[in-house]
Amino acid sequence: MSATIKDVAKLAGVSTATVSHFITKKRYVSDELGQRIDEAMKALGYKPNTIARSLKIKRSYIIGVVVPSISNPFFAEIVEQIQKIAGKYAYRIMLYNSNNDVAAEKRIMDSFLSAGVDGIIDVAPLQTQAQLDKSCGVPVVITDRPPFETKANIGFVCADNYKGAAQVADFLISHGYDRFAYFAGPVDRVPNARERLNGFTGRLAELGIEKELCQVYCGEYSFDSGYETMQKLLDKEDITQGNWAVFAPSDIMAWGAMEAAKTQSLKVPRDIAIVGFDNIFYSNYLYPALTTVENPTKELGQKSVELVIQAIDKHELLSGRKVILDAPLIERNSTFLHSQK
Amino acid sequence: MSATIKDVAKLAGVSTATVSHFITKKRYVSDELGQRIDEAMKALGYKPNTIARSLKIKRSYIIGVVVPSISNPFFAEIVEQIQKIAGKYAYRIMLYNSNNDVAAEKRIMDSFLSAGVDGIIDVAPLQTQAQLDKSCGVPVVITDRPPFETKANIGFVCADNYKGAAQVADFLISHGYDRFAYFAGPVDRVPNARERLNGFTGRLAELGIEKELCQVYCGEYSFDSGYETMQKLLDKEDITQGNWAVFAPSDIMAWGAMEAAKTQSLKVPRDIAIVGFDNIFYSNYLYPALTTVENPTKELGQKSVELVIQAIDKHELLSGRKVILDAPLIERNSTFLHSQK
DNA sequence: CTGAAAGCGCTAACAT
DNA sequence: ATGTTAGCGCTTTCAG
Repeated sequence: MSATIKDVAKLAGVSTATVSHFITKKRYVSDELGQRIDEAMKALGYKPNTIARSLKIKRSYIIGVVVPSISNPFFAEIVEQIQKIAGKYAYRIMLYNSNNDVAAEKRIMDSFLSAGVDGIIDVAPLQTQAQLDKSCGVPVVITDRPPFETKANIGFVCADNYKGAAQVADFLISHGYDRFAYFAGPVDRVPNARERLNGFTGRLAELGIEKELCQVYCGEYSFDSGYETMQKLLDKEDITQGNWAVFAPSDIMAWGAMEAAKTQSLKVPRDIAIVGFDNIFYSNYLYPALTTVENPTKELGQKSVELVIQAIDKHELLSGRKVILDAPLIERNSTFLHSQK
Repeated sequence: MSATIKDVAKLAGVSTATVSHFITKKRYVSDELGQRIDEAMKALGYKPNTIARSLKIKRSYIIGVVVPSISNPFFAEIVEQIQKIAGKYAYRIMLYNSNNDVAAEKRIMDSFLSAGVDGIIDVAPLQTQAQLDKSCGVPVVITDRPPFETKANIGFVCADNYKGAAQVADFLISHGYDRFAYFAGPVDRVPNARERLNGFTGRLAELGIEKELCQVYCGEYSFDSGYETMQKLLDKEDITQGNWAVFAPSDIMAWGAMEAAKTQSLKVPRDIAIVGFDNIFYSNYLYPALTTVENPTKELGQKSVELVIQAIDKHELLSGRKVILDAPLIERNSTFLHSQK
């Protein structure tokens, strides 16, 4: 059994109040007593019991973080940043994978509340707006999902997915592409996926491209889904007719698509162009390097923690605060100017 | 302020003991009272306060997990598995990145102890044996690092790094390679790095290969380090003389090495072969697909949690328990038979 | 400047 | 079968 504040107090010959105040620096303690307390703590190897402290002050200094899948580098990058910044503010994080399971996501939220977290960061949540909207007592920040109006204590941090996707349409058109496939994410469940879909097809329409020229396939934001969807496309379409470009709005999915194309001896971008979304670290080192849209993980993570912590520390309500970040296009080698063909 | 067990008891017209027992199912509660308690809980939106519970029972059901870097897919895969299995046993995890900083790693351990975790999984720790060896009150499992003898409550889960690396020597020799570069990890700080180095160079020696034929470079287990080290090698050596193979004992590092080779218009494996270590998911999709050694993340994660939880739940001492996993070679396209040249 | 003591929300003897 | 209550380790008001 490890030493408690009582043991320290006794050994130092002072009251527990004094020890507590000495540790938290909340009131002056004379040098002499401080000295004795210090020695006593060292002698006993005393470690303050955060649980007892939390119970008393009703603050755990823990932020709950849910992500769909930590093994997806996009989320891993966000989590890494959250952890880093949270540490600077002396907060810890409790991490959960929802595995893209809505029920799991809800259980996790409850578990967080029970665990007494001071705030929650929900990355790319699958829950419906109504589910998210009911306030849960602690501030929550929703990351990487388009904001909605709410009176609840919820903030949003997100890149501009609509614009991000729309600019891809501009880019592809101006580079001479005239046949398109859009590998939609889970449009039914993930609002971001809709946003991107609308951005891309909407802009295409504005540019006067007929609907039939852009095939839309629904899948998941995963390597495997990208792989399979590309196979479907190639089964169905004769890629040699026209200048084809595939927009797979997740780098990991685009990577899968690229691999599928390779197995059919297709060259990217010679035979077919591929564009991703997220700009994860590795996209720059694929073969060919992936043209993509930056989804700024560092800022996403940083803003998210800052928002929750601000809400926690200053008792500010987040109610609908939004941070919308830029999502610029990153041009690399998986697309090129067709006029150079 | 959310409802407490007292509120529930009052509303249901029972004692707090009954509510507590009803929740934990530790003693029989009549159907009628159970019914009323259930209703009261729902009406109040009651969520048990885990912190208070932990304080009382001296168990948090939290496992602390430290990894060098969560954005490294190898560690992400391990963490994902740890989280998954821990969940099955109703344990939560508290995650920390040490960023390859020994001081941070030690702070984190202390922080875990203060936070009252029931056990710790330390993945690829940088601390010295002596630092790790002093028991800290809770069971700790050290993952992905060779075991050492200890009386402390420490268990080990690790792949056979020596053999894993040694078989690469066998493989390369039998495939006709005759010039080698070994991109060592941080040999000074990471025991695994030493293990692999010894495995590779040791076997080479056993096979009668002269020392001068294998260059050893020290670096880090990172993409950038692989990249830079390859540049150094190419600056120094004329790769066209002999059949060169590079062993970068971390896939991420091997990937970096591969990219550096490409920038010099070198073809892998035609001009130079590359072998990695870890077999992360993405290695199969590099160009060319990476020949590597399997470092079984799933098993590593799973065994680690199972070991800690066993120690926690059954009060068994781990003292030196070891789980050593196989590290088989995965042959892909970044190496080939030179006789076919 | 320091100490005594109440109480955070829960569990588990002990009592009935 | 259920209730009463002490106490987990800490913070903080109130008193001195």
